[in-house]
Amino acid sequence: MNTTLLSGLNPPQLQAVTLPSQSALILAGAGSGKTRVLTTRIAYLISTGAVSPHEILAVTFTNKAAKEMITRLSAMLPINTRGMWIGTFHGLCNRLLRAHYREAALPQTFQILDSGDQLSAIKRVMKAQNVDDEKFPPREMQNFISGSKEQGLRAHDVEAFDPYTRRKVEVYAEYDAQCQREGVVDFSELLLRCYELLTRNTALREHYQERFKHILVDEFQDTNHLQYQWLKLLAGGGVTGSDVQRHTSSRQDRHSLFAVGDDDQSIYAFRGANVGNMKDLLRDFKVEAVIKLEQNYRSHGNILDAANALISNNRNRMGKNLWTQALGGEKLRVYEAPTDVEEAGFVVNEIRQLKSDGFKLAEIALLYRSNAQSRVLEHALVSAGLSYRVYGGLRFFERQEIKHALAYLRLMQNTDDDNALLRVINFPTRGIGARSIEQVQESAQMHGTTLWDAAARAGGKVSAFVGLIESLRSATAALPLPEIMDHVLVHSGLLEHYQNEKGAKKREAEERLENLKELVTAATLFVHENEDDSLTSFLTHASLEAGEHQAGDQEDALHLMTVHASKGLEFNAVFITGLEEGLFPHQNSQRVEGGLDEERRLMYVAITRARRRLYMSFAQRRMLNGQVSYGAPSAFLKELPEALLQWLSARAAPRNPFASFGYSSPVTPVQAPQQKEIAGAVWKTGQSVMHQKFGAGVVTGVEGRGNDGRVQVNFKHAGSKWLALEYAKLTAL
DNA sequence: CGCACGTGGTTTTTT
DNA sequence: ACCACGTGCG
Repeated sequence: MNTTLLSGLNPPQLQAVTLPSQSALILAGAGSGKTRVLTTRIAYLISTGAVSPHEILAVTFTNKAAKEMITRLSAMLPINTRGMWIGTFHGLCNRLLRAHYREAALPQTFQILDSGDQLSAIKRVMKAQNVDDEKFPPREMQNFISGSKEQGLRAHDVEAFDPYTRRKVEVYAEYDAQCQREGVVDFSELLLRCYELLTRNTALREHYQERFKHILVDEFQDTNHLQYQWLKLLAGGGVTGSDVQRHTSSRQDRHSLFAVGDDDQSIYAFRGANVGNMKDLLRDFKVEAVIKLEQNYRSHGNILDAANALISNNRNRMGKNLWTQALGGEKLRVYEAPTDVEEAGFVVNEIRQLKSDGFKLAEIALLYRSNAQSRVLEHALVSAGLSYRVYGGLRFFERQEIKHALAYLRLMQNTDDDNALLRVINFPTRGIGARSIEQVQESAQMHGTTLWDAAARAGGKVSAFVGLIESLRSATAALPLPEIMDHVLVHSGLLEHYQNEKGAKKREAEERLENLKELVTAATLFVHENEDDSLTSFLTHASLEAGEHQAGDQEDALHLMTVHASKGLEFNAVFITGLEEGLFPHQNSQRVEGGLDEERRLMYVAITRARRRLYMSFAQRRMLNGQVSYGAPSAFLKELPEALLQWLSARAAPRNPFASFGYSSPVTPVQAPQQKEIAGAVWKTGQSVMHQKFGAGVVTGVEGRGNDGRVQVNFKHAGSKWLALEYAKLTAL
């Protein structure tokens, strides 16, 4: 075998890579070479002849990670990675369902609903069922349905003891029926349908169990319940199943689940990720090999020490301590700004300095807790003439104009797709209004047909639309994908619609036209890169890979993104901004069990992105939701060892750990607090107060006086807050 | 039918 | 402050 494959691995990495066929859990800390271990493991298995490439199943969380793995693998081994099963849970399930669509009771060209499509589908069901969307917000319904599916529960499996839940279950059931009629599946359906297929169909299950001798999973801490069940099923159901005994000869090979993850970087519990899967894995698979990768190759010592100190405040960790051979390096720079705007100004100045120190802009990241925070930063960067890219946000295939174009294609291919029909029946506007559409829907309901059939029965403009779709279909039947795309854009009237846009919407329309052009380019690219260049395949690609807009990738630009989006990335210099109570940790995390711990892990992820230099900043007040809000410095700052920090702002670090640092000590009131005074009161610490929204609390800090001042109140239920006296309605108790 | 204005709600996000 | 959605008017 290729001996250079293993060179340069440290002992635990080597142990993980060369582990004999058995299940294992690799606890891989931030920057410990996780991806490298995973890919090298695959390369090792193949090059030793233990397995052939097609016997490997590798699961990642994002398409990007899957692509990265494939790229690295092709560089390591002279093999064709095309036939390999490397992908996301959803991508792999899709592949399996396409191969066995009949057994899965799906049409051959079934399409995939993204979250937006799913929401509109749910709204339609609710409307048809006369469900009050005040009592049952569609978004909540969506979470209920997706959540149930991710628990492996169909509508009839959900326990409903109250009328409220029963109603939701009814909608769930009808939603699934509607999807089935329309030949579409949502994201969680891909997984559940695949899981059920394998559970039900013994021959199929055994075929794949036999085939996938090695299953490898990345970011295992982010798996949800259903994903873990799916893995268990394919791995042979753990070691408890009786079928295991029947295959004693291949036993060694059958139960090799190689999971890599880091419980400290679990930041997606809010969307169903279950860290508990890590401990379950140890039990279910009788894992003997827990290998910890604790040597960090990324960050300087101080940065790592800070991260370790912070995360040590979390309970229920699997236990792991990152270390590095790198020296301490610089201290972590902390800055307190009066306002969010000045915080952004500080960031700009520092970036200028970094730039003249030889840092590339692309090596610098600006991180924040929530997307809304990027605005102020962007504004400052534009003024300073610094180029940047915002990551995340609206993705290419989720743009309105792209979804419209794709809806035409979907409808051409599957006329049962009511979602697609409703999206474009009157876009561009062709005189089919709400009333006409309602009539079509009623007709469909009455005759028990799809909207398409009902539309075909109708007359006038509606049936003209049916004719349009049919002519699009027949005209493009023999064309290659990019030409189909082009034809549809022209003859659907989409291009014309945007070309005719004038006035205020002109700019926006021009951008949309650009995107539509890019859609044709994307189709061309897709045809070149994929063996299966069918329309179905492209539409699937569009749903499953919403796709980053790739333009301007080579330009030297700053990276702006949420902390969530930064997971897995690294930068020479990192700014963590908006470190204020209520923002980071976020207010809403208080309401959730374990919420603060997840916020802390998020902070841990943020800190460990930095290689050499880390800035952390906060503002005394900032515009939030159109209002000025005051936040105390983040509690996380206090959890970092003082010795590792260098305060850049005028104000020094607190001497007293109990003081709310960064602020002056309470001002002595000039007059005694009065009963029942609303605004303009002078408060002193220790005073019990009542707030309309937050309830009862005690004043713990005062700054300024009269209407210009603000007070810190520790509320019994709502936690500690700074309140501007100008706005806050406080009453003395 | 289509547009203009008003209202409410705002953590994080991949597939 | 901003955006998405819904209602009411021309």
